[in-house]
Amino acid sequence: MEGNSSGGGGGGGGNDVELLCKTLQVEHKLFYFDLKENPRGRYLKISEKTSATRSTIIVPSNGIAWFLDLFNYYVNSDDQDVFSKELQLDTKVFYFDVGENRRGRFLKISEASVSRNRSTIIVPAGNAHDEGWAAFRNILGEINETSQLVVLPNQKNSEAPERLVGLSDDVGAGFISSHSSQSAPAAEVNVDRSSDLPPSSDDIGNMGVSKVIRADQKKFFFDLGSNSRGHFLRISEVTGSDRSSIILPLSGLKQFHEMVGHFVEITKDKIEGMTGANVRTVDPPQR
DNA sequence: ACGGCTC
Repeated sequence: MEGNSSGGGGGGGGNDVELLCKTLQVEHKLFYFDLKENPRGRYLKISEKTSATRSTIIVPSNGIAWFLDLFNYYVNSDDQDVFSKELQLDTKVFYFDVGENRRGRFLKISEASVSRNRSTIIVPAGNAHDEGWAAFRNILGEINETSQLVVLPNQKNSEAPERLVGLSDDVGAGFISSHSSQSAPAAEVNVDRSSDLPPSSDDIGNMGVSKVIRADQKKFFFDLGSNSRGHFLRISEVTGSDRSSIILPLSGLKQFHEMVGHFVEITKDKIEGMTGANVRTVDPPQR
C-alpha cells in the first residue's frame, strides 16, 4: 500500500482517505508514515519495513502529538537518563523502551490492545546525536502540523473530546511516584495485562488481573492466584528468558507492603537522587 | 547490511 498512488485503493481498509504519506530511511530500515482518515476517525499508520519483515502500529490522531513529545524526550535526554514510558490512548497502550545491543541503541515502540496481537516497531537511534530518532521526530512534527491543518469537507473542526489520555513514567522503582513523598503506588502502575490470562477460577473476583512494572530490562509481574492452601500473590522477576518468582500468601501482603514502605522511607534520599532526572513527565501537547 | 522485540 505504501507509496502506491496509482489506481484505486482496493485492499482492506482501502477506502480510507490518505491525507499524507511520508517515508524515512534509518540505517537499512524504511519507515512509512500514512496519515489516514475514515468515518471512524483519523489515524497515523507507522510501518517499519525490513527486507524480510514489516510491522505496523496504528496511532490514533490524538496520540500524534504525544508521540512527538516522547520522541523529543528521547532525543533531548542524556543517554543514561532515559527511561521507559507508557502512553495510553483510549483502549490502546504504547510502550516506549530504549534498548541497546551490538548494533547500537534503539527505541522499541510496542502497541498493545485488547483485540489485536502486540505489534512493535524498533527505531534505531542512529549515530552519536540520535539522528535516527531526530529524523523520526521531525516527520512526526510535520504530520502533527498537517493533521491540525487539514480538515476534510465532511468533517468538522471540533474533535471528539479526548478521553483517557494519560502518560505515565515507568521509572525504575515503580513504587516511587513522581510526586516524591506522596505514597501513591497502585494508581501509577496501571498496566492491565488481564488479556494475557485466560479467565480462571484462580482469580479472586475481578481482582484477577496481572500487573507489570518494568524497570529497564527487568519486568516484575504481579499475579493473583489460589490453590488448596489459599490465595496468594505471585511476584515474578523476568529478565530475558529467565524468570523467578516469590509466592506471597495474602495473609502476609499487608506486612509486605509496610516493609517495602519502610525501605522506601529510609532510602528516600538515595532514590530521589537516583531518579531525580527520570521522574519528569512529558508535558501534554499544546492544543 | 544489519537487527533488536517474547512471562
